[in-house]
Amino acid sequence: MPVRVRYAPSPTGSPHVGNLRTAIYNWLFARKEGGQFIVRLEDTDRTPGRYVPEGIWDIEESLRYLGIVPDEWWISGGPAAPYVQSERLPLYQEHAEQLIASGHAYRCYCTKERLEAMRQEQQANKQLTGYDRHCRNPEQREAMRAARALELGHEPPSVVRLAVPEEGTTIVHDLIKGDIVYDNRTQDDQVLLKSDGFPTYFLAATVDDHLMGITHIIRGDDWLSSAPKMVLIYEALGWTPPLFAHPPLIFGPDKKKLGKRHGSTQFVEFVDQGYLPEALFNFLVLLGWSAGEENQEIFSIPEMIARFSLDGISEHPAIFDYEKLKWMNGHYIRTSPPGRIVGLCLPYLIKAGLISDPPTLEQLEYVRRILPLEQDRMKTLSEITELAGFFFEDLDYPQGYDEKAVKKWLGAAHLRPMLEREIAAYAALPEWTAEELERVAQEIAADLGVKFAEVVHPTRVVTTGRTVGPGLFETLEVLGRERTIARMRSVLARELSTL
RNA sequence: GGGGAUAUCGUCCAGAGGUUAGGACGGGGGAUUUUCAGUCCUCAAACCGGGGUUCGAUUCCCCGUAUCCCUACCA
Repeated sequence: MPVRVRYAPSPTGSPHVGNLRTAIYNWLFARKEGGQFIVRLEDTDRTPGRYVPEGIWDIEESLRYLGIVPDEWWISGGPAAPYVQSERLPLYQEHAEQLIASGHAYRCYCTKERLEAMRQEQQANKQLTGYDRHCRNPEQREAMRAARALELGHEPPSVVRLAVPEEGTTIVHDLIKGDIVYDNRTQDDQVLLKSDGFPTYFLAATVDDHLMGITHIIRGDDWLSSAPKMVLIYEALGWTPPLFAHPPLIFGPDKKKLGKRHGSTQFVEFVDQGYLPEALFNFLVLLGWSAGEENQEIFSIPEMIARFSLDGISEHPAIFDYEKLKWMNGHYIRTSPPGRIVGLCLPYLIKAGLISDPPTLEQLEYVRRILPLEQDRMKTLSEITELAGFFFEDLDYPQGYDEKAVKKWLGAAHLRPMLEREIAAYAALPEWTAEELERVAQEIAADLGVKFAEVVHPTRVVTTGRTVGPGLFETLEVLGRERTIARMRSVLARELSTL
């Protein structure tokens, strides 16, 4: 039987990195096994605020960014269409009826108030919380229905609940955690169909997974507890349950489920910050999975597909390590062709107002020349504005100069003669190349009787406004004669007036 | 309260019934040098506790502890 797996996000917001990791695991498994990867939208929660249409777009964008193309989903359609649960309502209702008919489910007329009161009392008495199965008894149910009908003057709303067997056990076969045995007495009579006619997760996912021919359910560990309920529904419907795999959750640095308070958790935020798809993909896969004995960490997608297996997934939660992600992103930036990084950096430069939108050919050429100098230094694409800003900004001493840098290097006694010589020599330099610039600087250092570093450092501050950056002479070569000399003059002019 | 899962460096992962317990990120030191980054070399850093099983357990079993997840007409 061919493997069919699914990623089933809910549009309750923008997808979380943990969800995308699950999607990646599903996709890798499908590719590895030569099966199909299906994406299904679980939009059965109509509670105000929990249905976020823009979330759907983010789901599509995130998958696209990672290079994951589903074999079947609402965009492509497919043999099991529709792939959106709100368009499959009759299917769930039909199966709910079937479960009622076979005695595996029953209607419940209990009010929210009664349920709430019941829960309060259970908690107060430190009893086990859960539905007391009032309506499971036909007489009690009919009495409840009649009373409610009288009160409302019409047929009362009801939900459909699963009639969990009163004894026995349910086994969940999990490929990561092994077989897990649940005592049916610990299982609640879960609501399957809500009073608004929409199914709950348990019913919808079960019906869809079966109808869509899903063979392996790979989803976050927070779903583990619901697995026995799904197995019970499968059995009640006379179906064979699929295999499960529950990768552990991703935690924040405080070892709590990764959430808002931990900073960026939504996938699109990482995209905005300038993380490359391959870095995100590689990092997320490694967060909870390893290829075993080989100590490789950087994998291409084909390599990951070739090595992937569910039993390589670890059994305990992983803390999201932002530092390691940054390192990995830096690695992928460094090993990318410069031209690619140029293209990816443009939006950030435009947004920062450093170049026009659209950029001129001249600006493009300038960026193309700057990039090789900064590529090794970038951890995220968004850092380009910080790193290379001085190439674009108008530096006019002391405007745009880092105060500490000025204090550290522009107080030297030889500053003025040095600048005068540099301006003279550079203005007359026939070839504006890093080699020539350096040669001249060496000569000036010798001439002034100072160490080469005592020329380099002040010159860097004068021309870039800062103490750190790429090699000085490469920087000046790209910066150009005009900007270089203008910046030197601005310092010289100001320095003269202050002295 | 109930149910479930998990437990190796600070973090992410390896590992084997007997190992100097390995790699990566991060951290320390060094080299390169013109700062930063990068690169290279190098150092420090861990088997939750208690019982078993065994000649020998960090590894297998049990208990404890801790942590997390679930315990909705949310997914």
